[in-house]
Amino acid sequence: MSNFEAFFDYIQEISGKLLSEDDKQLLMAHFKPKKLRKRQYFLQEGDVCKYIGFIVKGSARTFTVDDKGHEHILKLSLENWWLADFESFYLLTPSRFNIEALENLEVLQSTNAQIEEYLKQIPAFSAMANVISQNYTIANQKRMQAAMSYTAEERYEDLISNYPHFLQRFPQNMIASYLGLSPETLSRIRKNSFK
Amino acid sequence: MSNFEAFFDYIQEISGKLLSEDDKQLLMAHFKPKKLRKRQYFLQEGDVCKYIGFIVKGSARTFTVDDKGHEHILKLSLENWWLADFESFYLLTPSRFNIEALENLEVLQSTNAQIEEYLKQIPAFSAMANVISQNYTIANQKRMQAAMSYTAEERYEDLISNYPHFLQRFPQNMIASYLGLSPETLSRIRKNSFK
DNA sequence: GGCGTTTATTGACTTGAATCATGAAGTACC
DNA sequence: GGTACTTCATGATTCAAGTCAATAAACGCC
Repeated sequence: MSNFEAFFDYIQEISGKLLSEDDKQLLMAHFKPKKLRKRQYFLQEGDVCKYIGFIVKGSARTFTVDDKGHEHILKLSLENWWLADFESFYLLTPSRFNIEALENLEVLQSTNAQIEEYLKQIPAFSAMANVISQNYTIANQKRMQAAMSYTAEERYEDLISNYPHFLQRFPQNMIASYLGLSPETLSRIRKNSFK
Repeated sequence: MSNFEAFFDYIQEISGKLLSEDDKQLLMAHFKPKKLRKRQYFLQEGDVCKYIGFIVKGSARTFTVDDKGHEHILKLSLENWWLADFESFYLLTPSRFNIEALENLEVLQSTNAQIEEYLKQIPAFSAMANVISQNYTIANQKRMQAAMSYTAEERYEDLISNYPHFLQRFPQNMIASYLGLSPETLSRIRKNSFK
């Protein structure tokens, strides 16, 4: 299963630990490959996020729809990222988010109960979880700060320097929504920064 | 040490596990009580956040200062909350944040290296860390969504229903900054919501 | 290759919130 | 108990970004 090779590499790299053959067998036993076509939903608002997915290939967006029907993208995700509404996944409550494939998407998915097992039984997996949790906390802190202290233009520059590949992979209107801007405003910002 | 009782209770409650006498001794050995007077800094921008603090009594704010000299409050903290710039604390890099006591403050503080030890040696402590990490992830997700999708007024209502005690404990201009608003705007929002 | 859909640009106008300015309450402190 | 500092309220004005509208470019697809 070539799908799993990238996944194993990822776990070993992030955790700094090696997976045994048994570990790998265990992971393959309960992480199920799942394919979604572009525009299909990994999660729909109101549903419980039963699965967490590891993206092997493709991209996705996590967004909400507000009262006025406007969409707000909270997260853009690419290969080697995890896909879930963590609130719903941890607490098994209905989600307020939608997760939609922006390109044809291949994930390896598993349930919360199964993840708990992995955390207990696979040291590399548990170490990985700790590192990811740290990284998330840091990234969230940064993003919140950017949202509060930066102007629209600064947030865009920030994105360019931190995630330059986003510009290749995601259409501009998605980037705009992710930055909390209207597509028109982002278009104007880009125009001005060429001068 | 009466300081530690509240701390032990907190750990046991959050983790759902009991602390042994040995555990408690170990915690008391390396969590140091520290007092700060109102206006004193727990952390200053540019310094490495060497300590994480558990608030026993008092309150604090975590904020940045932007190019124009404006302050932006990212976090308001009360009793039984943890105090740190996690990015700086985990990575030992200089912090972009300031943490200042808003009232006289009593914390129990410890270093990153020591926390690692606790995580290994005290099951309740490690369980607590996992729960907190989940809670943080969920809270961050919510806050980010609120920042992106809600109007100023909705964010204020949200704050009232989620953290009503904030209004008693923090002056209005701090609340405004935490919500990403000017004090004037918050004052006007409050005026309108009385009608 | 051409038609339809999606995405991006540009302009005119509107609006929500910031800024600037002033005065009124509170609160602290000697 | 009065002076100084801080906090809060209110009005007038400015500004950044959103909205609405129309066109242009890019992409998918039969």
